[in-house]
Amino acid sequence: METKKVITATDTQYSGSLLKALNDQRLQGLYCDVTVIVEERKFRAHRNILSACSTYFHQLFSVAGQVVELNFVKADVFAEILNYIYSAKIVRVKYDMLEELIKSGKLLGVPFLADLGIPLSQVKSISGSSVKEGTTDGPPNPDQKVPDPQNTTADPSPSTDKNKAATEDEMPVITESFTLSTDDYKDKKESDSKEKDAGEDDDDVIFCSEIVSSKQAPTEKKEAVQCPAPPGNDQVSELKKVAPSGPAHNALASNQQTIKNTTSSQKLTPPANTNASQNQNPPANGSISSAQKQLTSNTVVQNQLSHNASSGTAPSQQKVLPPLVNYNSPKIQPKTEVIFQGNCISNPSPSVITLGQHSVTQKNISFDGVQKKQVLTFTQGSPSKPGEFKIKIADVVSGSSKESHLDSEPRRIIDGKKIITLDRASEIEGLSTGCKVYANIGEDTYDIVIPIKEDPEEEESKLEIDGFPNRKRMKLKHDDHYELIVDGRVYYICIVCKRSYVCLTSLRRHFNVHSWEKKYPCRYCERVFPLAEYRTKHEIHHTGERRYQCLTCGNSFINYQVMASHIRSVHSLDPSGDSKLYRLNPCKTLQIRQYAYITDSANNVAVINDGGINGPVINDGRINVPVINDGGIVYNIDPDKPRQPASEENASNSSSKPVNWDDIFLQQSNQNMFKCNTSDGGTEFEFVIPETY
DNA sequence: CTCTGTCCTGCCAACCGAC
DNA sequence: GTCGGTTGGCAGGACAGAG
Repeated sequence: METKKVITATDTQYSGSLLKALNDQRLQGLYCDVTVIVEERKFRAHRNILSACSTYFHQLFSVAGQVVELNFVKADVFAEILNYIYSAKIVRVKYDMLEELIKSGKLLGVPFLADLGIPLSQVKSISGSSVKEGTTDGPPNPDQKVPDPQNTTADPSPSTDKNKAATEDEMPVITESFTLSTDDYKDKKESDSKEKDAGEDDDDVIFCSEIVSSKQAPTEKKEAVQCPAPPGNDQVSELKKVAPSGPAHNALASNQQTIKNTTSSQKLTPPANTNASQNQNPPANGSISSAQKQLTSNTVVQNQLSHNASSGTAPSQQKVLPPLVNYNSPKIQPKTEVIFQGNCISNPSPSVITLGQHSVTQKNISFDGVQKKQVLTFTQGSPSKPGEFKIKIADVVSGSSKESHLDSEPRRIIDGKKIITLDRASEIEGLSTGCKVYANIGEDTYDIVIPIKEDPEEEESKLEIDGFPNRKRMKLKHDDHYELIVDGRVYYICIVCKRSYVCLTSLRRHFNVHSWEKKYPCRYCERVFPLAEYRTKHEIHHTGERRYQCLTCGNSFINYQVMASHIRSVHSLDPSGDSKLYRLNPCKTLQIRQYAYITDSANNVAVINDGGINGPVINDGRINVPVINDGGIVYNIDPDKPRQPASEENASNSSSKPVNWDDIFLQQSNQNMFKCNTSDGGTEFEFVIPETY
């Protein structure tokens, strides 16, 4: 009988070369399927590698999309961690970084890094030399075992035993959300030559912050749902008390009880500021972030929401600020605005991930006036109350990850749209900016319509050609919002600040506040406004023109508010009543668009205007279109005069007779209403008190 | 509390480009 | 000329800060 020879060969170089190849791919951006954002730096990596080396990532990627943001790790530290993960080496790490490295290693569940403390101290006693391979005099950690670097290197899989020690005290948790902007990333990207940056606009984004340690805030820890714990971690049992639905739900549950600072637009923080705010609460200093401070029980959450809703507290006002303004000035107020946890404005086609796990029924969905600046929220079932908001869409990530979460759900593709029906609100784990959510198609059933892109990359590259990445947000349909349909009514949700709008045009106009795609500079000073109307109103303060005239006493006022206040206080009348108590005169001092609105029977107003700085084109010498207002005044419009842009008209007319202060106020001081004067070929106005007055 | 300034958002007319 | 999308002015409510 012939003996078969069995050969066993071990490629001792394999693991090293494999790791090197993976690292090369990472550095080249090849096959990277995740982007980790740390302090605005973007680190491209491979999910498999990270999840194999880090219990934290292992857990996180069960729910996260293509982009995750860590705010409990410093960028340079994370760079080293990443280098270690891909090389099994820590090379030339600065001494002062070591503590952070160890701490971050604990948080991320990287055993080797977490356990660096002990061997380093031991080594130090011998040589005190290089940091490499654990040479440091960092603080010894008696809780940590001496790691076996060989094992750690050879087997990057998370060691639950070691992680237990490493993560027992502190583990990151997906809690806070921050706004990201790819545009700002871009700036950072240019300065970041070390890490490959691939412009991940389509990435999913999940925002992560550190959990409150038991030592720091025992109360918070007790009530807060803990972070996604590594397999085998002791915390799992605790987690399961709240989120028994597996690892994904651990993260979901952790978010469930997280309360955000719902500070209206201030909730939206440009990346630089976001970063700053995050860094202001590093784990090392033991401070508790705003999010952490708000880690309380659901009861508290609900109470707060209810309170805010009932008190009708409006969001903080977003001041008109020039570009580069610090949005992050903390102007924190409680508000009824709904809590969409997490933002993603970075991608042209981001989706939403719902980290909150909520049992929502359509009965709980209610909408009050959008004027209250209330946004919609999914919350756990609670009785409907006026002003209380129910729908909570928790986080925003891209559609790709979303799809993975929804694979098991029935779907149908119609006309380039994918429709997914979910049985529970808790399953709404992804929404893209183009999504339509039909919140109440049935009891506990939700339809999500997701537009399918033909070639997002091509689309994006095309949009970036012009070198104005800001523009793409406005160019792409739905990129600035998603839609929520409740009872057949469509609400447009700003993807950035989550305000809801009934009118899409209102949202578009509002969105410029975030994007600053257009800027409206004052022609009299240096101020810049995100809305044309704001600028106009501001400029009127420069000119001092008083267009609002009280019909009772003839006094003129600079704006509606002053005028209305006057009518209420002086005349004890309601200016918003059925009978018009004031008139709005055409603007003479600014090149603003004017309505040629012909009289309105309810208004007592006959403002006839051709636009432009010279105001209405009314020619009483050439009567062509007589218009009579309720006040009995007859105005005439010259239809032969071609309508032209205000600027042109202004250029021709203002040169002959520029408007000056006397022109403006001499007439008004006489408390006149308009009448026409076409002497010297120009158009001039006087105020004429209506006969009825 | 009042006044003033500012913000917000639904509404709608004017504008503008495509066809 | 029509149509659809965009722009921006207006109304009126609301809030914040000063006095």
